[in-house]
Amino acid sequence: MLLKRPTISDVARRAGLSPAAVSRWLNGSMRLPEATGDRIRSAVEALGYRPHAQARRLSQGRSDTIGIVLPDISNPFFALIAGEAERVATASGLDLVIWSSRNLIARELACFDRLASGFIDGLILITNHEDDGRLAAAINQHQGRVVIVDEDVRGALAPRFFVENETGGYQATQHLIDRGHRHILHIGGPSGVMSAVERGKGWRRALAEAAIDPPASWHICTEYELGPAIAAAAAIFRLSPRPSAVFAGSDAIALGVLTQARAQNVAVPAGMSLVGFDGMPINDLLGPPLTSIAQPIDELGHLGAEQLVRMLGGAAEAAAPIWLPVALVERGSVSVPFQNTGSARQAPTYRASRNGPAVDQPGRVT
Amino acid sequence: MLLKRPTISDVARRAGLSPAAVSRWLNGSMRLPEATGDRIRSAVEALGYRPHAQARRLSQGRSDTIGIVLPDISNPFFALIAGEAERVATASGLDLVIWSSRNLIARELACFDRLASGFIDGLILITNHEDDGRLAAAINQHQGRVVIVDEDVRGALAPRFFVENETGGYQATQHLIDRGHRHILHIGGPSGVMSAVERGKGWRRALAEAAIDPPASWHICTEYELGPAIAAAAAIFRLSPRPSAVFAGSDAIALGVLTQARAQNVAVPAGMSLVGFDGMPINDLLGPPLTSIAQPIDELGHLGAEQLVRMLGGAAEAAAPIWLPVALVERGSVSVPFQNTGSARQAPTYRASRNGPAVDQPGRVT
DNA sequence: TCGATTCCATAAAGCGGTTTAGTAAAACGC
DNA sequence: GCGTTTTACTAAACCGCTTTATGGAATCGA
Repeated sequence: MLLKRPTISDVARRAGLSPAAVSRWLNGSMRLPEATGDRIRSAVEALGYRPHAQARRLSQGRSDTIGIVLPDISNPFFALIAGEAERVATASGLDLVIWSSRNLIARELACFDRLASGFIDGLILITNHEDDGRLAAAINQHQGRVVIVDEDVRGALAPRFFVENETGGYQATQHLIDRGHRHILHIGGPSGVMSAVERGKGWRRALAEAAIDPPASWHICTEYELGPAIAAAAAIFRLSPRPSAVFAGSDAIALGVLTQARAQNVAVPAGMSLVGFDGMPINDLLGPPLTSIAQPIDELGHLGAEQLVRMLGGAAEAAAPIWLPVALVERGSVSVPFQNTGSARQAPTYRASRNGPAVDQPGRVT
Repeated sequence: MLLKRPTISDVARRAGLSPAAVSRWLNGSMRLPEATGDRIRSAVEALGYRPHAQARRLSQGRSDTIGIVLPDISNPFFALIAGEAERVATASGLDLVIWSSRNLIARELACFDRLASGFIDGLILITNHEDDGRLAAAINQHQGRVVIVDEDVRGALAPRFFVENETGGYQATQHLIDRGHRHILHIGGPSGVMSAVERGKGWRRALAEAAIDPPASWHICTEYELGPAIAAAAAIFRLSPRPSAVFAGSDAIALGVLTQARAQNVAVPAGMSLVGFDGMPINDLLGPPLTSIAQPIDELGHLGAEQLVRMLGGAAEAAAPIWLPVALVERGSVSVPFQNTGSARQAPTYRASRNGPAVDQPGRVT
């Protein structure tokens, strides 16, 4: 095993040529007579020669590889983005490598090292926490090779792709208000991160328009991930009176609320309405199916990767951030308030959504 | 931008030394007087020098990086494995890079190229389709640097980590039989892959013990992924009589069945019982919560990565495959057969599982 | 004080390709 | 048949770092 792999010199020797000739012919930068080409071809074949990617990269000065860092690859939201980014990369002849940062800034910075060290040519950054300035500095040191997706890094100069967080927060809350809710709690992402702030603003704006002034206890900050969300959601059920509706800042947080609701014997939506944010495909199959603000998740990965590829090709950076639209997808986790009906509504049966088969039409987009 | 990055020679020049000295000192293979070391340190600092990863790899012949290929990173099952593998790699001072193969053998083989070309030192392989021999050949060409996880590759000589698929299939089916089911359909993975075959064997064995001889129409083969599963599951609802229970070969397939059940107005479990395979965390929050055979998903990633790290450290390969245990986790998708009760059972309310708060005790393991 | 160590370092040869500059020979033009 | 172009290739430098072999200076031991 680990027999020495053949080098281009071995091929050249066997074909009775110089390594340079072989290299140039293989890369299409030199034409050779049919017969000579055949000699190279059969030497390559016979030896099982494959060019050594590292060596080629070293001499060419690029790696034809881009990277993506994201908080947690086992979170389907990020995994979907990564999957789409990889599709784009492959289509452009690039490799994509994926790293999980676990939201640790050190692990994010390590990815910039890989950029600096030529391991990758460009980086798609998805961060999920407040920056202390180190991230922004790293990004700005690598202008033209970094794209930011989903979450902002203050002070960073790079193309950015976000969704309309504020609008989404507004829509979610408005939807609940429309159904008669007044006591609408918001449990969102970390207090310092842009998306959480914006979604919170939307929530607040909708409430304000309905002349509702939420006390501090109506706004809970947690992480976007399930684990912390479960813990944080417990607070909701200690409130008295309990809110009739909850707007969760992510679907993962909504799952945390759902988990606690079950633990506390509170039916959703009969005893409490719930709206999430993300529009994960699985929402349709939850119990109850989760009404949520749908983001164009694929699009985030697609546009981010595409932009990076363009930049590596020499294109100028886009100046302003791109804001992608969101849409409320109604499923089964919202009803009129418990108090207003005077009795618990019947639990859903899950025989079929009221919108017909979920196969073709999962949820209703409004 | 893209200012020429400083090389080790730049550092050496600035520190008044030779590149060799700087290299050796930085790598700890040479001691130098305090003062000289300081000169290097400050030169590195001043220039912002980072060693060029490609170059180092080329000259060292190793990359301190391992890779994992898996069918689809946006499938949470694989993402969980990858997440755990990365944890192990990091703890061992290695980098992990993740690739999605989309189940394309060409993309899997590309990863062996990266192995051959020194981009990575070792590879964790998760494949999901039948091999035509190319994969096995590639693996055997790289003995000592490949670990196989979750799914076998026939003829491959490498450490392998599987779960007890046959036992799981048996347990799932036995559970349904215990509840009074006789007409138990199995919709599993591709006909050629080991895990699907084994799970099917377990299903067949349990049926045989109950003196049930399933006709061909009771066994449907599809992919492990949601998309194909939804399409394949449609066939279940065209059967007459319709099976009273379904054992799905993966949770993703179970979701496909669930999706079709809703589309067809069939309540689960009232009108049809359902058992999955994987034990995904989300099962608890589905409607209905999905009873499933739980695999030690993390463990697969953990053991696989650990074994690879050991091998790269020079340890001998393990000879025999390791089979990890599985366990039935009861949730809410199984009831007695519709026909036997004479009436549809009441749909679950999701106020709380009958096993107490899901927060601490999700599902019941038997 | 002289040889042997020890300390501090360097030159140079890789690693496996790519690329630039150049050349010998054949073909061409006239 | 002589200059010019084209064809078919090669030598050698280079990408940035590591590593082996080596060597001069300082220190040590006797």
